[in-house]
Amino acid sequence: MGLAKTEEFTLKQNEMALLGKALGHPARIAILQHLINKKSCVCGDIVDGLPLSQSTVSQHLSELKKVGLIQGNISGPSVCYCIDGKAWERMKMILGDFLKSFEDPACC
Amino acid sequence: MGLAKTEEFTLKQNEMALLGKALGHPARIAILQHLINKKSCVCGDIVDGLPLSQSTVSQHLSELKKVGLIQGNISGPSVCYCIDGKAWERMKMILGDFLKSFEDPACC
DNA sequence: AACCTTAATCGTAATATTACGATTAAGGGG
DNA sequence: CCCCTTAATCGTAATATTACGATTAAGGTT
Repeated sequence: MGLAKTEEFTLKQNEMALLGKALGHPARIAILQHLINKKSCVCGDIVDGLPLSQSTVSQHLSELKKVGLIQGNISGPSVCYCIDGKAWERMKMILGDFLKSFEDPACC
Repeated sequence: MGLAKTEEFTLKQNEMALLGKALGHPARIAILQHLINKKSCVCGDIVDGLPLSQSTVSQHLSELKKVGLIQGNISGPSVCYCIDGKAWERMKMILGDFLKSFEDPACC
């Protein structure tokens, strides 16, 4: 049906999945990397650095905003985006713990 | 258009995005968690542990297989799935490095 | 006020994802 | 050999995602 059965899973599983989904497109990875190395965080510069149209980049930005990973501060006519440190720390913890939770025991 | 412009991004960005996408559904998170805690790794047990039909679970398993995170060993009439340790280590490194690459400087 | 820049939103189209039931294929048991 | 179990695949439907051009809205500038 194309509608994920989120209500059947735990809050944590859904949170992890939302974070994974947010990282699930190269453009969003590129945007986050750009903000991390922040040569600048003005929306226009992000658009210039990507091979996508302004509207498409805006959509990716709003997806990242939706999961809280970034926030935008209006600055005159333009908008300055930056990573939300608290949300990043939470993601780091949640995904980091998950990544660390597997120790190779070779089951079969 | 619904077709991600992957060729415009770096290999690493695409690899990260594919990993993110693989983690981008609660059912796949649940499957991986189950394999990690492996009370067992037989496909049927995974299906039993999820609120989804056999065919849907099979699709999620094949997505995880597609990115190499799991592998299936046929065992009689059933299939025993397990996490691919090497692929997991790579994911841990790639995503881990990315998660560590941000240090909160509060840009704006 | 008229205008320019900037970025969000709208409208639309193509493709992908999610889900399920039904069917198929393959192995084991009688 | 025929059946049963198991899991992959097929067929299909609903919804989501990705992308772009066009439009809108908001802030500055002249």
